[in-house]
Amino acid sequence: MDKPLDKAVADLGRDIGEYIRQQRSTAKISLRQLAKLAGVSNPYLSQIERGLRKPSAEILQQIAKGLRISAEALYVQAGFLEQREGGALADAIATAPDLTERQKQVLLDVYESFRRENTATQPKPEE
Amino acid sequence: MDKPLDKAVADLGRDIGEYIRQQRSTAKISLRQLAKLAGVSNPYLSQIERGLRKPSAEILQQIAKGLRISAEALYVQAGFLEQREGGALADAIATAPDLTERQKQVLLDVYESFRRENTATQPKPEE
DNA sequence: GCACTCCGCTTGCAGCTGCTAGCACCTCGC
DNA sequence: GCGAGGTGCTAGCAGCTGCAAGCGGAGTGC
Repeated sequence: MDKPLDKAVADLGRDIGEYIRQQRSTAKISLRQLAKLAGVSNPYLSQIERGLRKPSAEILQQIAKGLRISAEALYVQAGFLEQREGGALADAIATAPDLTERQKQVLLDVYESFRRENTATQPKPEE
Repeated sequence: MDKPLDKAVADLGRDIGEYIRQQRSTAKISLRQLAKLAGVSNPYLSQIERGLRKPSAEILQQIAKGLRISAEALYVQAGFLEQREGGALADAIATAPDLTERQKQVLLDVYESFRRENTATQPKPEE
């Protein structure tokens, strides 16, 4: 079942908007508060959250700052960056050139426990 | 000697434009050829290279595809992405799909403290 | 009741992005 | 000479981005 391109694009907009709304809800701040923290207008933030507008990378950067999350996370949702595959982080830790073996093991253990925590608490990880 | 903000912004535009022109020169293709490969108009690409316009992340993605380089490299030049200190591992953490934002931050902090520790124990880490 | 503060949203619009049509210039082959 | 193909750029403009002004609604205190 092929979606028309327009619909797919609108859905993409909703994806980043939904994600921002989610993160804002998690942070327990109002739309106006986030808009202020991020330095964007609150009507525009509202439109972004509802998928009516498609913000630039700069606006996403500002919103990420307001949410205290990485801009990368928002770029991924917006389709500007590709999401790494699940196994990639474990591999990256294992091959990190600037860590000792002990440190690598610690990071891997922390990562595994986080993933276990996410699988146990809710089947759909918060992302 | 403080530059006016307008000048600084114009320089930023020139940075990404210069970089694109450089990469195109390295690839030995004309402006029109790159524009065609990238799927953007050649006048617009010309304007971008000369720092007259500031392309969106999507256009940068297309140009990267045409140049056969990573979009990330262009985002960094454009100021959308920071070149993270940790490189690949930090990137992998930031974009990991199975972690919450809070968990990502924890891992990044742990990783950062490990790197600091390694820098302190040996002045020239193998990197 | 009123005024105030907060909430999220609508509307109109200035300025920007990215495009098309077309220009001037160059080289090559006839 | 000409035409064809290539080069990079100018100019005008449709549509989009992000904003300011303002709306209706909710809650609080007088």
